[in-house]
Amino acid sequence: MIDVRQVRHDPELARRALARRRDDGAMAQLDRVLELDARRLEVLGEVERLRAERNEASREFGRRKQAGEELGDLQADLAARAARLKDLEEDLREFDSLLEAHLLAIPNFLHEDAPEGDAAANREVRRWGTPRQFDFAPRPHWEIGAELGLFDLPRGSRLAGSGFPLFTGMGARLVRGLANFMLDLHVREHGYLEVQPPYLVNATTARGTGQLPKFEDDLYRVERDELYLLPTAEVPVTNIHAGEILDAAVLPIAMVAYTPCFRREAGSHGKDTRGLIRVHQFDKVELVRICRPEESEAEHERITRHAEVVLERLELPYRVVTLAGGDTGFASARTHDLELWAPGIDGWLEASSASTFTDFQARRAGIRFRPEPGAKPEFAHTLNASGVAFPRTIIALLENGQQADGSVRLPDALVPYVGTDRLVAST
RNA sequence: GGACAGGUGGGUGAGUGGUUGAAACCGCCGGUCUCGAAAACCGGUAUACCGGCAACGGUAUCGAGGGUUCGAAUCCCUCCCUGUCCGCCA
Repeated sequence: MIDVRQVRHDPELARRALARRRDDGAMAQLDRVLELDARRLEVLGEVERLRAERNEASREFGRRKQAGEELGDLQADLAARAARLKDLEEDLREFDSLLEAHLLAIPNFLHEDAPEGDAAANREVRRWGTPRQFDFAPRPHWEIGAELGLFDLPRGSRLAGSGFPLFTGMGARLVRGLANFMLDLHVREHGYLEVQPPYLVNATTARGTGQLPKFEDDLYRVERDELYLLPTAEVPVTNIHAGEILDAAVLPIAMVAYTPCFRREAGSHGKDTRGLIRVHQFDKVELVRICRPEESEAEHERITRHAEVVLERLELPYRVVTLAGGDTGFASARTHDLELWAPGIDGWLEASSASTFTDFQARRAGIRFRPEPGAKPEFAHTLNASGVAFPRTIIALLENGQQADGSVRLPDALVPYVGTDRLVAST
């Protein structure tokens, strides 16, 4: 959530920050916020004045009654004032909820470093690894997976619908191995605390990280219990410290979680849906960091690197892309995507998004820290990065590791986790 | 799912309609004492919003949201959560 006082204080700054998102709707919301805020403040002033009067009069009432003095028409007079106050308080509540609703719908201010423009303006900042030269035509992962019995997409569809993959045999073993490999790396070498969060979250939690109220259509919802399936572990993990005032000494907090993710992918039907490219359920290891504001710039670089190391250990060529304003997610101030090279489909695939949210999520979720003992609490900054998402990593592993004989060579780092250096057809 | 008991400040925990934003203790910060520390003693110590350069003033907050009342931590309603027992169950 953006800071309404900052908007009030410098509307032009807010306008400029939002303009870079190429989001006309957000701009209109901002104007509405300014208007609502001004009117709310008027009503608030009046309500507080009336309440002060009432409190004073009620104290007098109590004093007189205790002293056995004459009350006269004081009670009737106060009752009339109370009715007037009640009306105004209702107005105030209305303004409060309207203002909040609009504020919740406004995206985060962009980092000045995010390129101007839409997705076409995304900026590649570095590349790692060299795409392999093939002496045969590399095949797409869905052919390799089906042939080696790693996954069975038709039967997965039968169980739940298209986009719900069924991994089988060594494919299932590969998923398990990837989970352990990534968790071990982040816990042992990068210093993260391993957590295993709930896979369903309530509306408050989903609002804390920015999925609600604007993106409800992207979530699977369990209506009966008013819960949502998590679209990413970012949601429960970032909210672990919601509503808390943290001791500065515990910062930065670094947590890693391995969870399934559920996404309705509303509006993206028919786009990049072959094989495992875009699915409704997938596994992911997620990194979350909570830090002091002055650290978030360095933390963003750090968390991005932590995700990159995963890809490097897996010997997968990738590039880092800083998203342009028009392509940056709602809650993010700046996002670095890690894109894997997939020779079978001849394209780059986003396997990780590393974002800094500045205080946007911290405001929504109420994540604060006390800079010094006795000092006023401040909002923390939050960051997260996939470290990394499984399906596209599996795509890259299969397509980059495929051999002329149809088998797939696995990177050394994975051998102890999967128990083999080569995936072959199980006859 | 049923029954009962509860949810108060960083922690423990008083408080059942009128200077209670809230006793007391612990913790924390500052001071006295000490070569230094501990102990003891003294003082301070919630959060948010509004107004103000500030000092400060006002308002709200005792799980959440409504209601009753001149006035609610205290009474009523709904919801959430925790504990105990029963039921069911991996």
